[in-house]
Amino acid sequence: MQPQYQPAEVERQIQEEWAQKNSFRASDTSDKPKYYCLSMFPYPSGKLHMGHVRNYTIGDVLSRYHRMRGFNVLQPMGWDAFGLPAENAAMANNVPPAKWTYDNIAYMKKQLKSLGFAIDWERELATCTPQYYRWNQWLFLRMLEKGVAYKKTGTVNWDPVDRTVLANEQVIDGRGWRTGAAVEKREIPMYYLAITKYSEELLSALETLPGWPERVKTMQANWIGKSFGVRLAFPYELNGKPGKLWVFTTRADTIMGVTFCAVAAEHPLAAEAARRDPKLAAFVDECKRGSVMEADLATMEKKGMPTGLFVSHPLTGARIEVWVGNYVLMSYGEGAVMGVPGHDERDFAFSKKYGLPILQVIEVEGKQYSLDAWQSWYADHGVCMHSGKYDGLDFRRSVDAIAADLRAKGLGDKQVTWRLRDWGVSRQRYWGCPIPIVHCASCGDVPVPEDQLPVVLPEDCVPDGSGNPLNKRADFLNTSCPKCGKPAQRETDTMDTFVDSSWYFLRYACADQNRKMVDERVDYWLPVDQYIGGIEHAILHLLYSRFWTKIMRDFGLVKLDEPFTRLLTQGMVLNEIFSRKSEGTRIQYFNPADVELEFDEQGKRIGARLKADGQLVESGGMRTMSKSKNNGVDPQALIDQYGADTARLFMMFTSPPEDTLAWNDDGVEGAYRYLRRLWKFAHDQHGPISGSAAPVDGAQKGARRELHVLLQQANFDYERKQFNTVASAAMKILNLLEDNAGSAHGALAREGMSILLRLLSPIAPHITQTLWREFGFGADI
RNA sequence: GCCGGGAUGGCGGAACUGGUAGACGCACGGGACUCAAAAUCCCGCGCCCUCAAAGGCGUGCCGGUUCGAUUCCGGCUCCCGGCACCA
Repeated sequence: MQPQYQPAEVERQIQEEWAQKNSFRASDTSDKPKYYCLSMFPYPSGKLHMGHVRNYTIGDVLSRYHRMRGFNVLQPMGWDAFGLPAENAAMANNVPPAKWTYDNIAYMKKQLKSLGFAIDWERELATCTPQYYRWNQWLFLRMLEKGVAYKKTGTVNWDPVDRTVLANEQVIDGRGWRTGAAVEKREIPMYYLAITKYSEELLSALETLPGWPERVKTMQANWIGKSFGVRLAFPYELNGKPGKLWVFTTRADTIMGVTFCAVAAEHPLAAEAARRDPKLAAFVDECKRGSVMEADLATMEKKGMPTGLFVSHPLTGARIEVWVGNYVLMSYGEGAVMGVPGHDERDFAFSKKYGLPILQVIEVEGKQYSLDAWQSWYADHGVCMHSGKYDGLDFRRSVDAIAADLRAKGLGDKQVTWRLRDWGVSRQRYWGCPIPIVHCASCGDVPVPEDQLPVVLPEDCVPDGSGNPLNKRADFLNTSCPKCGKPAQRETDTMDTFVDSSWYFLRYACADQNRKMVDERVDYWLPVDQYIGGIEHAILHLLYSRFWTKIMRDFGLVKLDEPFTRLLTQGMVLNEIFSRKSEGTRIQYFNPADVELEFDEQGKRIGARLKADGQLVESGGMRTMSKSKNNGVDPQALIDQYGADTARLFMMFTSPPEDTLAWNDDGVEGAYRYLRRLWKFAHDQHGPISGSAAPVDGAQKGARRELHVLLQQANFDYERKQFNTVASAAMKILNLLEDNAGSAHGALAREGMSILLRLLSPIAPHITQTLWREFGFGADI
């Protein structure tokens, strides 16, 4: 045994052995209970960043912990390999996205291996390979057959200069990121998956997931957004023809307070009014500018304009003016709302701005209403007033009574609505899974027959920012109609990358299966026993995966209702963003490693400069480490200098798994010093320890008791996944052993080391495994 | 704006069910060893007043419940995640 701890040598040796023995291959049949431990697969962005190290170390700690406790563990790894960054890299470097992606995968795989994760690499998959994405296409066609997938128009961000669809990320302050042109909304045909058919089950099944964090379940429930209300109509007559303006409200009790209605710019009534009034037409056009992002829509200034059209109040028959409001969304609900300024904060502000009447129709005991300023209690449930026959009724009774009256008139009824919208999966982008449809002049949209799958994506295109390059690829585009055989064109839209990640966890169970999407091995391995990934996926990815699983269940492909039994949501690893924007160019982001900070005499930050040119850069605050903001920290330097065990130990010690972590490597030295001390202690004790177990004397009894208290605490912390305190316990144990090393007895040291090494093994596997053998403790940990 | 979460020394964090706040580690200061440095080891380390002791203050801010609050309740501030085309 070397007297000095040499992590590179220790880790190389043991990793070679793991590879040679195929130590982490998971058997599809075993007497042991199975444990499927899954970390969210990475996007191959180039290099690992600290978020990956954190995520995969947590997963590996849980995998190894369960392996030690006798489980048949599966820990797979793959690549979420389609997506926008590959196209951006392609534009920047003139390299096809495929090459960039495969190169990144090769490099990052090497990095993952150097961290010593107990991964079964035989099940590796990449979503950009036809072997994988053909099953996206196959299932999409099944969904079309069953009406789960369908086509309708949807709204996208349109860059009028580049004449291309922009992702939300590519819209900055309402402008295209490359052209700086004001973005417009556009309606284009897209394919949708009917996730709303599963709203009720997606919501109620959350109760069957006790292993999920409450906050994630709350977020999902709010996202699905079941609400009980009333759908009602304001009748009108236009050009001599009767019509009904439908709205939905959760506050039917305030119906007597309606003083206006507002419709979206895309609403038929708005279009009709715009035909008559050029000023209104201009306003409708203005509403169509800007991005489609909900955050933008919710924070922009609320503007409106009267249409000059009137509808009748469904209960009183009063004349109600119809406005166009830029805050009303066509894609949400009916594309129209009733305006109750007395009891809705947004309507109150809108009415103040445009001088519309405000009526109080709800009273709350002990509260004095005033038109001067909005008070939060105005929106509380109370008792109806100024509401004729409904006066004095509370929320529940008034809604019941009003719904009954509306029903009697055929102008409305109670209705349950959902916030959840169907999932638009079409993307006007190259680097994704082709949607398997052929457009034929005579037959329309024709699904590609199963025996012609997969529709293979050409891998040699280089996008140039002017839209999807597939549209210029004659060899891809031109085909014949599967129905009539006449010349036809392929669909060039690709699928949302969330499709790829909605079922990869099933594929790991049978990654070598080339005849079917999944086989019976899924029944053995699924559900995932422990899923680990960033909290940023709390809603979309997890909801889509749950939905996809239920689809596959209903198609008879799998037997499970829910894919993930337990979920650990890792806190984000944040780092500062530095950027510079010069006139007429897009924002440039600089890695914090390339930036020098400036301080004044008091040690206060006064600025930051790029090391390369000494010029100032702007700070954009702390954000999640990401490729697009160039604020990732490459863990390779850490691994090279200190070894994987130190990197892993530091990562686990520095913060509890679920906490947000603002990156700071100040504690790395401490983790490294600890492992060196551990090595030295083992080296010094080697002789006596491997000898006889001398009886423990009185002085050591206290130490021994303390040792077992620490062990018990650490085991408890393992169960509640507080690996930072597990690491602390391991450190305390070494302190204890060193404090008692003076006495001649090896028994305490031997017992303590055996406990310590087993405790630390999932976190720092290389050094612990090596020392375990040195001590001759028997079979490997 | 809406939904979810967070805030404890100079720093990361600990305190499990309302009961000694600051475990463990980093940084820092002092010392030992050394020609010197690195490494290692020992001591100190929330703030204020102190030579010291004693004392006072202290878990983002304001208020409440309680014998007792980092922990429970109400109201804020700031930060982080998500908002459906970043993944």
